[in-house]
Amino acid sequence: MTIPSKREQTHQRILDVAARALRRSGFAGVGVADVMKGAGLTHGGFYAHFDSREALLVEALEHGDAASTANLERRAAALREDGASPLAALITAYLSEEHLTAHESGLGCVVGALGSEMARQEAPLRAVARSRIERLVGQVQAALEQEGRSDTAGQALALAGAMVGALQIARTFGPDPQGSAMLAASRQALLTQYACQPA
Amino acid sequence: MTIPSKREQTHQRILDVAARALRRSGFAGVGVADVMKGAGLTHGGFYAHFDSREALLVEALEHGDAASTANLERRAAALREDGASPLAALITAYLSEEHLTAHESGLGCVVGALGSEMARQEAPLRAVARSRIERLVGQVQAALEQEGRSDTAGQALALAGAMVGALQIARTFGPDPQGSAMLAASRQALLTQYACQPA
DNA sequence: TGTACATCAGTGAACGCGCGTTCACTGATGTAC
DNA sequence: TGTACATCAGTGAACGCGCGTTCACTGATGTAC
Repeated sequence: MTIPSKREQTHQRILDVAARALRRSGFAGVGVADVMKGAGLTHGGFYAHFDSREALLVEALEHGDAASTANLERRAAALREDGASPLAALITAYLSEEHLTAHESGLGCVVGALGSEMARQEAPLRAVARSRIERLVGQVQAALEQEGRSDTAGQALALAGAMVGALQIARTFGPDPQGSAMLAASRQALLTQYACQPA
Repeated sequence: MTIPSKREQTHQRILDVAARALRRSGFAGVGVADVMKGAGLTHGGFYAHFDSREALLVEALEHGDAASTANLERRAAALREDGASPLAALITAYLSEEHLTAHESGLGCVVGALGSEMARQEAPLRAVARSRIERLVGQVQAALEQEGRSDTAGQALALAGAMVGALQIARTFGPDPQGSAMLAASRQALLTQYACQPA
């Protein structure tokens, strides 16, 4: 692990800010000047780090996905330690109260935060979006297989979609009390449906 | 049914254009000048019809939802005539090839098209968004009840979310061939899960 | 160790452009007498 | 029926503003001798 140069540290700081803005405010909500200001810099230096705003979005999407995946896995691991099955832990972690409000702080799953906007992006950005979706579906599929299921590909896709849709719907209703209740209802329904014991 | 005045006809024409732009390009993709041009008018006259761009978005969201709901119901009715159960018809219609590509022409479900953007809107727009989600969930719940199910509220919410998420994911992969295959896989998984015979 | 110079990361003013919004005006439609 | 006037829907130029992008410059860091 080499020591990152000052330039690399700055680059990462810009990405952190952009990845959060992206998940909080969507693609249109990421402004070059705002992001640079958030990283403690002036906007002029931006193009020493990225070819264009579009290039920033590509990197920020990958960066944000890595960060939120780590978050989700951390929560799921904690639930497994409390005795939840891998699948129940994943569903419970994804449809948790914390994840419901995570979009306000710019944390949380990129697919949940940007799902309906992804189809509208230019080719390079959509390519990254596709890989991020595949990663999420893969995570769900792994959990299904650990449950000893067969024919998991279609199920994983459907369940990943269900989690994403449920999160978006609950977020539209805000945290209290309607959104929370809807999130809990969706979570319960999915847990029952996929025959896991609730965590 | 009274004859609409010229002004009312123009108003509806603007709404038609705006509702399609909204579903094709998202909230940020609806521009006052573009919409007016699409309706065969110049942008100056816009404020004789709407107080602001925001007010247009509110009306366009309702207008688009009414239009796409009618479309969906038409497709579902056709499937029911071919022998599908109400629930199978709804799932099959929502996750149809036509709906997959409907966002390009600006037709299709507003929740699928705007799901991840809804939580970011201002209060008046979110209020409409919530009512549009409730309508979709209600439609799913009605189909579940016609299937003779009990405890349908949570199931309806989860299934509505699953349909929305599946559509968004498939759209990110485009129509051919990946998106189509993913849509079919999700559809099959949901039909199996909810114990309907495929239509 | 000290000096001279090159490299580098970041600054801040300026640009062109498109957006939402305003407003004085026009031409057509409808009404009063 | 015809004329005078008010109302109405839409026009098009102009505005202020924020955006992405460019660029000449600055101050700090590192290297050569």
